[in-house]
Amino acid sequence: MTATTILIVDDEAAIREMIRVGLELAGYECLEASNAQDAHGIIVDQRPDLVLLDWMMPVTSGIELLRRLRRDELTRDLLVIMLTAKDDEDNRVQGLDVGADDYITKPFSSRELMARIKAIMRRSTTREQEESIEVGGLKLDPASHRVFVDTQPLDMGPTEFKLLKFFMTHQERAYSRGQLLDQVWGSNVYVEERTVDVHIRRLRKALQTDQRDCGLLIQTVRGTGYRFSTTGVCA
Amino acid sequence: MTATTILIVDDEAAIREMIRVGLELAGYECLEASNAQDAHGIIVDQRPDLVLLDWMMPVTSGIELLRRLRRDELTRDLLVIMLTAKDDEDNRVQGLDVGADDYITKPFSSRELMARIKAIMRRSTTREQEESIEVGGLKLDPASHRVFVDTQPLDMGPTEFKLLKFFMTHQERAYSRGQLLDQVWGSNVYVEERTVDVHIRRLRKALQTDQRDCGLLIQTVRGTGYRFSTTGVCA
DNA sequence: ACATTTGGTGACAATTTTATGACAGTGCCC
DNA sequence: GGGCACTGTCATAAAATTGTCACCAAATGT
Repeated sequence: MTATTILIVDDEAAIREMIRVGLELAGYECLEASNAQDAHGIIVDQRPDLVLLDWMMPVTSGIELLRRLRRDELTRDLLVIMLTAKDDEDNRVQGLDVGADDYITKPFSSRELMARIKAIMRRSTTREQEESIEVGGLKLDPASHRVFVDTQPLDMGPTEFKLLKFFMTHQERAYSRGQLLDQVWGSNVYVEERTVDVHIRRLRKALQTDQRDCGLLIQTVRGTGYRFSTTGVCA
Repeated sequence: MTATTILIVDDEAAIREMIRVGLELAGYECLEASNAQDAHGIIVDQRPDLVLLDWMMPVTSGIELLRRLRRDELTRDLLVIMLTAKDDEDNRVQGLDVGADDYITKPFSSRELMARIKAIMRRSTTREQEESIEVGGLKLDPASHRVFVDTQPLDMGPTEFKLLKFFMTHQERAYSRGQLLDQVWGSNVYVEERTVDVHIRRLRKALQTDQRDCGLLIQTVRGTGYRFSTTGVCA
């Protein structure tokens, strides 16, 4: 496995330096950018595994960049930890809303930073899965961010896609709504568990074609949650 | 399912109040304490599911209490989220070291608090990982939450599943209806003992396939209860 | 053999848990 | 600004599960 690459985006060189030293000591590969423009270029170009993104930056703010990243198919799944000024609560909330995976309040200890990075990385095991997965006539291609049923392309929202991707990379196993929220939505969001039901429904619906109903692959495990399985339940 | 109970420990009544209102609106059961002494008593006595612990408190500080909790076998696994003043970085780090599960920086939004609580609770209930058990053509897989007879999946209700799981992990031994209620239903519910009979019946029925009748594995021990056994019924 | 106990079953109504359709808020694109 | 695509929440409908009963059958005891 190749080393994890982390992009540090902060307009203060001193801070970048400090972080970089710590991370490299911990065995991470580091990239740096001092503004959102450069950062975006590096992200597209080098495809880091994680981005530490400062909130307050001249020209284009961190939140702007994050929004942009989340909009783009290619960078939608990129892990982002944002760095906020210590009392900037509003931004923090806003950041999580926009889709940061976590945030750290400045100033922070390297120990704390390490803990958060590890936690984030641990959570997203789906990260390396870049080959397309095919199961029972259903094909998901992470690269093009598309799903097919027998060569016929399907249409679904971002959340449904992530949900399906998670299921296809974790087949034959029951997950509670809470676990799905953790894995698909991220553990820092506060949404009702019932919301999962709704997205499951949307996903099931999206998986239906005239030919075949791949929605059946998503099974309800009563009292527990859901499961993606190619094995039908007995008649 | 009984409501989640949260203990709020803060020396400022106003803050406690504010938090309590929010949590109760969200459906949590709340307890309050204004100092570490009281808090400890309540924890031991009422056994809350989670503690929101303010760091700065007169007499005994939050960290002191946390340390004490972590030392004691009974409270070692208690979930603790600490509340820190916004620029109190040292305490934060120290707190995570001592074993807080998470921290929130004051001031925080109720939304953020909710997110953290939910995330923590989810994480904690997720730590079960078990091997699948196989006995005489009957296989129970906790991960996928399914049961097979010779690769053919079976269908049964949650209670039947739990009952079967208990039997398969406690084979060759007779259990009274009372013991089964304790183990499978939980020791603090009151249901008729005869209810066990009905679920045994449902389970036996669910274990029947065209090929084989695994219901026979569940034997009646007259005057005592039931037993799961692979050996044929003795004379 | 008869009276009594204990377990097996099918039926139910109450409860819980899911599925679904509708809606309102947000951000994006034209 | 208006139209669109997505999201998270609700309220409500639809299903599945549950605890009890009443009643039958089998086993036990005398």
